[in-house]
Amino acid sequence: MDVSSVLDGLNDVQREAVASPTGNILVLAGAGSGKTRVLVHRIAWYIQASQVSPYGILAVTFTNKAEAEMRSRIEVLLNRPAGGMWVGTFHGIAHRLLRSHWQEAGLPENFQILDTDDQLRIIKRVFRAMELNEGQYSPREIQWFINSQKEEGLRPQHIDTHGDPEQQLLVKVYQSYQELCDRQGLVDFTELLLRAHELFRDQDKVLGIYRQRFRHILVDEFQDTNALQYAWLRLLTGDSGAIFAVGDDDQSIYSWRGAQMENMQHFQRDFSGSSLIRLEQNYRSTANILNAANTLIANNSTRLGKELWTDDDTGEQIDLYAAFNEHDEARFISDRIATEKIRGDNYCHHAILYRVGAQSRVLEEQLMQSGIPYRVFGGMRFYERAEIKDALAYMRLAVFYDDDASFERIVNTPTRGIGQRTIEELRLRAKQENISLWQAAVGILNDRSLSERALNALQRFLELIMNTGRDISALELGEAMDVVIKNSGLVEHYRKEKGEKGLSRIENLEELVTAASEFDPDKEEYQEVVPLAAFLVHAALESGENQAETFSDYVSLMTLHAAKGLEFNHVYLAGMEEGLFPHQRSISDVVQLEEERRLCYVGITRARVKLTCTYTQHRRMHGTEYYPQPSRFLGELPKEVLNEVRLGSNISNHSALEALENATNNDGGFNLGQRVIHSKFGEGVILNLEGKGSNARVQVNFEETGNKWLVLAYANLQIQA
DNA sequence: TATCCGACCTTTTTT
DNA sequence: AGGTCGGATA
Repeated sequence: MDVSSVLDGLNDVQREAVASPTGNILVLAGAGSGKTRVLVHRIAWYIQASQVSPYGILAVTFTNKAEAEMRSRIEVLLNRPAGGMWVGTFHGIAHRLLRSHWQEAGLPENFQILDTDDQLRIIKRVFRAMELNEGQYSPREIQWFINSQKEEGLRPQHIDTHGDPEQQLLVKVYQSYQELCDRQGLVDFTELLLRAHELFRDQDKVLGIYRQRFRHILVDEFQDTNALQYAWLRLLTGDSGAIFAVGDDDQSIYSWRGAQMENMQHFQRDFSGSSLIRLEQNYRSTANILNAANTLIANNSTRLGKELWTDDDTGEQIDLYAAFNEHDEARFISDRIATEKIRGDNYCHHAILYRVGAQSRVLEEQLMQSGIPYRVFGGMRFYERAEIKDALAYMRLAVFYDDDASFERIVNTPTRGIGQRTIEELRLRAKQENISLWQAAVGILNDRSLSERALNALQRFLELIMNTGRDISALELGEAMDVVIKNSGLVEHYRKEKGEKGLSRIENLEELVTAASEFDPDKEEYQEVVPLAAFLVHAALESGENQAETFSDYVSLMTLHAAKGLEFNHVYLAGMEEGLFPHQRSISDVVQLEEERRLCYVGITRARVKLTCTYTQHRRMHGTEYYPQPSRFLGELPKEVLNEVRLGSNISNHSALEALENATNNDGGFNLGQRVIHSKFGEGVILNLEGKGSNARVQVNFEETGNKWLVLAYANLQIQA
């Protein structure tokens, strides 16, 4: 077979990675170095040069988007569908395993997937039912606790509370939550991974099957793996398999959700005979941009080490603009985009990136005013929207009366006179008799054990659901969805909602009907018998990001996190300010600060030809005034690549470059994030530093009295130990 | 039972 | 500033 085409167009290092003998290989792939390319070519190499059957290949990604891209690129390269090969997200593959081996995994055959929102609802319910009022944890914190324990592979009985009552409380809620999920066959996202891991760990036979089958495992974005995913891969690979992992420790920005970039280091220790290959040639950015990125990231201490280089030109300098305030910042960026558009560079080549979602509003307002089309990425996803979840809950309940989660969700949406009292009654009865809420409702209707009014309302609800179930029993998915929505009364309900919001909800419901009719349940990863069940899994596992791809020309707005993996000719990094980026909450911790720096590295390396950084001298946020210092990350960029832009219209004589100088030599021994004590205001945290010498001022967030600006020379602040 | 008002909080996001 | 949540009120 002709294998040369698989290696065509690759550079030497890429070729080395693609054509390495089968074994454990870690590819340290810098931004824009062709990582997906290498991954895809490696698969083609296996199949075409090494005669590996696609059946023996497993390729794992994190997102549905990455999965789709990998699959389509493989098909283009091989010029045929990748039949028999498994390509999927960690969660998708875990789900597939659990569907096949539900018995060995200790699950009911028809287990349901809980999304984050469903999970939180259940935790709230469990938490309240336990009547543990003393706890100072919010349901959200408990959710976080449960998920992080699961990510560490820990069940309630494994957790050592050290006798700490707070910990014991958390473990107790975890336990009750898990018992409820087990009873009702509910599996949250992390549980998918945990069960899949336990399946491999405890069921030798099952593990044997997959070890035998998947001798060639490929993993994308390896730096984002958490402990569970790593352990699962380790089990699957064993000594017989070979793993080809691609990642970039410098782009690890998800530690806060369990990702462990140390897994990159552990790889070399845990996977025998592993080799490390560095992809450092960048095909995306100008030398100036790479220079900036390299210099910045060199400030981090925990790195495997890597330096990007390019054959490309030096390119333009990096522009730096010190805006007067956030409106000025938005105006500056939007003017720049308008100018570039006139020069012929379309809107779609521009992206405005920011640290927090709240920054988008001002930018949007300005773009709108300037008549520049834009699209904000991120935020609420299609299948996460309340109206969509409501409609799906109607659908689910109409088919599975005993689905308590759906029952609770829609029993009084739209409001139909079934209030807290009645629902409490149902829960009580369901619990006492160990039956579903639906059955409890039937029981109560028989006993007439509630007010006539409540009974009537309940009766009508049950009839509504039963009628809907009957109406749709013979229909196709799309038609069924349509009928469900019509019967539910959701459209009228949302029509009443004032303004734009209700309207878009109704549009979304229409879109859901379309999605249902276009849904193809025959894709091989859906092994369900019923198309409806397959559709519900689809709704739970795929957030629905890739719907409605418009082909118009627009500017992209998104957070730095959301920008990972993308590239644009022009990138604007807005809000390069201490306290915002690096974020306040990361400023006092070296480890977190290094992650912020990696985030900045990600941002810089998104730019192909031009990078523009902006910050403001004055920003209104959360209803308070801030006078931030320019981000330390700006100060870490090489001076020779920076070009300060000063506009005539900007009355202030503030110089960004001078401000950077000043920011780096803050005297007085005070730092951002430091805890201080004031004789009158008490304890607080430093939010902002400004000025030098006798003019030096600090903004302190006092626990008692809130934010205050103080002149250092008079404040007599003590640094708290 | 439904609705309204005020207290509270506020990073990043995928599955 | 803007959204969410829970308690008080109609």
